[in-house]
Amino acid sequence: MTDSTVARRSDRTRAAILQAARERFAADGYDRATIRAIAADAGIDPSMVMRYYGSKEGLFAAAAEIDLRLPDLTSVPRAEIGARLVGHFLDLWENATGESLVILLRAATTNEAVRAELQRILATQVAPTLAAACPRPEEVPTRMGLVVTQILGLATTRFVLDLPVVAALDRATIVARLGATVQGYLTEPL
Amino acid sequence: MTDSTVARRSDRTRAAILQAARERFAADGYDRATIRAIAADAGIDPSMVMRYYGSKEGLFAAAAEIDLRLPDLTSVPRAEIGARLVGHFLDLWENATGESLVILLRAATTNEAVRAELQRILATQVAPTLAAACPRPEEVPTRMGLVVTQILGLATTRFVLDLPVVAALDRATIVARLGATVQGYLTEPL
DNA sequence: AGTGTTTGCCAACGCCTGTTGGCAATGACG
DNA sequence: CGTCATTGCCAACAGGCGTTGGCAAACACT
Repeated sequence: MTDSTVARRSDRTRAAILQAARERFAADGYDRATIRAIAADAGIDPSMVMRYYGSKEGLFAAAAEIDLRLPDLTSVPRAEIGARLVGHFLDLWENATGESLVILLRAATTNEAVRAELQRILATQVAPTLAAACPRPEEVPTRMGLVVTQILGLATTRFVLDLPVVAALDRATIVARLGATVQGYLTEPL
Repeated sequence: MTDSTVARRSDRTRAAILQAARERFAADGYDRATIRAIAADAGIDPSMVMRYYGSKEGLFAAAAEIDLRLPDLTSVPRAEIGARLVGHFLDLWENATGESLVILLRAATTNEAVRAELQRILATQVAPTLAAACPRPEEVPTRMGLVVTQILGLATTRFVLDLPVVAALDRATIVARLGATVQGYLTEPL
């Protein structure tokens, strides 16, 4: 038996499947992305997908793993928190992480389990970060709710729905205006 | 032959199908909502759906028809435009129209044609309304893009994704804070 | 009463889906 | 060189899907 820490011969196939899955899930959503199509993209047999990822759900879970890498807001000047956050999220979407986010958002609209996963990410990664920027702990849920409507609103309209009016906005405008909005949601008295 | 303007015997069936379709499409999205399930809900045979609506696409088109009934913003005090708009959209979701909107948004994330329909609605119903509130015509696209991120952000997070942090926000808070945001996107100098 | 249309159900088609089991080829290891 | 796990493909399964055509009952109209 080959040691599990050592590179296995099947690693390239595993990676090819995962990459193809990411692209298909991001482009087509969970339901329309078929294992057969993913396997074809990866240049292998559909049965390999099952062997390496167990099921379609298992493959999806692997493809939708996300680390938002949110910055520590306590070290950011208080007046720049909003713009900083918006800029960070815009950056995320130009990386591989962005694809995972699109996958997650697209699937979350029709899949209960994915919605739960999205909530988990919000609770474990976003909530602590925002809490650091809110003086009053009891206001955190409200402020976070407001921020979420704006940040995820940008995400869905620009990267998931790809609406022309939103896609046409340039980065500077977004960072300035949405940054000010998020800033207000986080710091203005309620 | 019965006159087409007179009530036909099949009207009740047609309506039952349409209502079941709305609920299923809203709850499950386009792909997961099956004609068989819709027919079962309506208490009739799947083949009737085909006879009366031609195809699944035809049924969806009938179920997703929308009139946003946006108010004429020229008759609204300039300082209240934002809150008025947000309030109006919140109202929409408590009516039958809201179900159609959820249907549309849910399906738009995975279906190209539905996305086009959503753009059509934005262009024909939202754009003219917002244009009336913008002094400078050349700024309309930018301002509309900004507004769309916030309004549709509220819609998706609260009514489609049903995120607890957003669902917990009370109406007054939403109208006040998001209203101010939309107000700024529409009227503040760019 | 008789004729033609409308309404509805049933059974089936062809297709695509996720998933499974077996079998050949390749590699690792003694 | 012989043994055994690994990697991959092929063929097939069972189930669900949108969709179709035909046939019986209900109705409308003369």
